[in-house]
Amino acid sequence: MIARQSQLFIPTLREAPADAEAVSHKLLVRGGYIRQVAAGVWTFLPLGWRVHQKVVQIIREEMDAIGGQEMLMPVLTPLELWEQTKRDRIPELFHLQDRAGREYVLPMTHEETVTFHAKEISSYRQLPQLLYHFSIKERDEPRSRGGLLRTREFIMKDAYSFDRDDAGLAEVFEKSEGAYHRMFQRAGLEYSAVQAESGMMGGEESVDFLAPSGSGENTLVTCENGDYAADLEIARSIPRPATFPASHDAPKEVATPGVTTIEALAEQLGIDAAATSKAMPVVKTDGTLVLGLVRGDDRLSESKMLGVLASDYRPATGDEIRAAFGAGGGSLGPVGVDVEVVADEALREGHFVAGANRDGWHLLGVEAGRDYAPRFADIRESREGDRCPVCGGALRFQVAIEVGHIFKFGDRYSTPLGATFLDEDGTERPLIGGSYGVGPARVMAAAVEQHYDENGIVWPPSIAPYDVHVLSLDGGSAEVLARAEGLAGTLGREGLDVLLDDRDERPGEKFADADLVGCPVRLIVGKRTLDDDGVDARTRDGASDERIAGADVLKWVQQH
RNA sequence: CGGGGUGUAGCUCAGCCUGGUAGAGCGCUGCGUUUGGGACGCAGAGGCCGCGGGUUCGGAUCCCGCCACCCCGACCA
Repeated sequence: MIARQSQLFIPTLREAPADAEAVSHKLLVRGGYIRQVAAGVWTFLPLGWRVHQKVVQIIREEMDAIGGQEMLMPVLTPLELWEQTKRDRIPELFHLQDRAGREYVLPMTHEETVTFHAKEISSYRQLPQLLYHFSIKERDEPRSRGGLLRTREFIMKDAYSFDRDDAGLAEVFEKSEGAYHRMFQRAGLEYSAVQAESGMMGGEESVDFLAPSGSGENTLVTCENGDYAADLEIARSIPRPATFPASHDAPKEVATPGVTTIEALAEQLGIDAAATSKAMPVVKTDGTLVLGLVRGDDRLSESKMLGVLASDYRPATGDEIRAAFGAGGGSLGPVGVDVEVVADEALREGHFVAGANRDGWHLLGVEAGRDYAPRFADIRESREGDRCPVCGGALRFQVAIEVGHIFKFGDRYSTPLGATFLDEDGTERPLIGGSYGVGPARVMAAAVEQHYDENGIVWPPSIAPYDVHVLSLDGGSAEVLARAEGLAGTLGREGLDVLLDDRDERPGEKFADADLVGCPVRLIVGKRTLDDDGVDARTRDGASDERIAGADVLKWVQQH
C-alpha cells in the first residue's frame, strides 16, 4: 500500500500546543496524529487512526488466538440494566433521556450488557465463553489529562468470560494474562504485570499492566532482581531500619513546646525520624474514629488503609481530634486513647517517640504491646530506599500508565441480572465471570512515552503508521520523483505500507516532518542517489544510515 | 469539588499595569529566485482581543458575572 503525502491530511506543527505537558501529548499533536475537540475528547486524525488500528489488530489477533469471539455491543444502554447491578449511582456515569423520557446511560464498561446476553446461556454444555468487542466508553471524568493518557471518551477492548465455576475462570484468566503479555510485547512496550487493587466493582483477583512512562497516574514499584512488581498503592516493602535512642521501662514524658511536625521533633530530640511515630486520626463512614499509626518517616497509604478499615474514611477534623484526644493534631499518640489504633507493622518492634495527647509534650520509649494494644497491619506507603519484600533487593519507583487491567468478578453481575445455567448435576448456578480490558490509545501513548527523541516519535515497527517513509528530494526534478515513485511502488507491491513524501517542499522540511512522524525506516531519493542508482536508507532510531544500491532496497528494508 | 494559571490571526506569543481606531514570529495565498536538515525577495489574505453586563467621550486594556481550557490535589469500573 502506498500513500502520497501530498494528498494526505497530516497537519504537523512546528511548535507544541501551549497546554501540552506530557511528551506523548505534545508529539502526537505535533505529528498530526490527534487533535482535541473538548476537554478529554479527542479526534484521531488519519495518521493517529492508522496507529490505533494497528494496535487494535494486534489485540484482536491475540484475543482470537485464545478463543475470543469478537462482537459489538451498543453505546446507548438502558438505565435499567445498570439499576439492577446498582452501578447506576457511579458519579462518572453519563446519563441521558430520549424524547419520550426513557432513560439511558453511556456505559464505562459493558459488564451489564454482556451479562444481559449471557442470559441466553442455559447449559453448562455452552460454556465456557469468551466474548469481546472494541467499543467507545464514556466516563464523566472530573478531570481528564495528558492528551490520550486520561480521556472522557475512549475506545477499549473489553472481553468477558463466562464459566461454570472458579476453576474454569482461573483457566481463562490465565490464558488472558498470557494474551496480554503477548500483545504488549508485540506493541513494543516495556511493562510490568502487577497484582492490583481489586477495586470496588471487582472481585477476587486482579492484574494491572503498567507501562513506565514520563507521565502517568500510577507508580510502578519493581525490584532490581526482577522478582517483585506492584502498584505503589498496594506495594509491600521492607523499610530501612530505624536507629533508636535508649529505651525506657515505661513511657517518659518530654517537653516539646511548639513541636508539631516529625522533622521538628526529630531535630529537637536529636533522633532518627524513623524512631518516632506519626498519628493519623481518621473517621469511618459510620462515624467511628480510628487512629492510624505509622513510623515518623513513613506516609500512610490511603489505599491500604481503605482495605484494612473495610470502609471509606476521611481525615478527622480539628474539632474531632481535640474532642477525642484532648490535644491538637501534632501531639497525638496511641498511649491511653479510647479509640481503635491501627499500627503499621514497622512499629511492632522498637521503642518510639509518640505524641503525649497533650499539647507541647511527647512520650519517649513507647512500645507497642506494652504501652498500647494496636491492631497491626501493613498501612505504610512504600518509598525510595525500601527493600524488596521477596529478596531484599533495591526497589525502583517509576511513573507508569495503566494500559490493561484484568480481573475476576465471579457472579457480581450474573446474580443481580439473573444469568444462570443448569449444571451437569441439574442445579441452577450463576455464571462465573471475568473482565479483561485494554486501551489501544493508552498503548499508543505509552509507546510514544517510551520511544521518542528530541525530533519526534520513534515508533516500534509493529504499530508505526507506515512501515517505510520514502522522501523524494526532487526539487522539481521529474526524474528523481519518478525514481521515488518507482521505489515506493516496488515496496508497496511487497505488502509494505509506504508513505511517499512527494510534496513540493524543501528537504529540511521533509526531514523534520519525517522525524516527527517517526516511521521506522526512511528511504531518501535525491539527485545524489540518482547518480549511483542507489538510495539513502536509515532507521528512525539512528542505528543504521547508509547508501545502498537500488536492487538491495527491499532486502534492506526487510532486515531493518 | 478545592488550589493555581491561561483565553488576542491557523500555531507560539507581545500589547493590558498607566484606556485613544490591533501587533510580531512561524504558517497560509500569488509571483520570482532557491532545493540533502524547517531558504530568500516582492505583493497579499487573515482577528466579535472567550461571552455578557458595567464605568467612560472612548474598553483588548478598568470593574462585575459567566464560560472554556491547562496544571496540582480530590476522584478514577
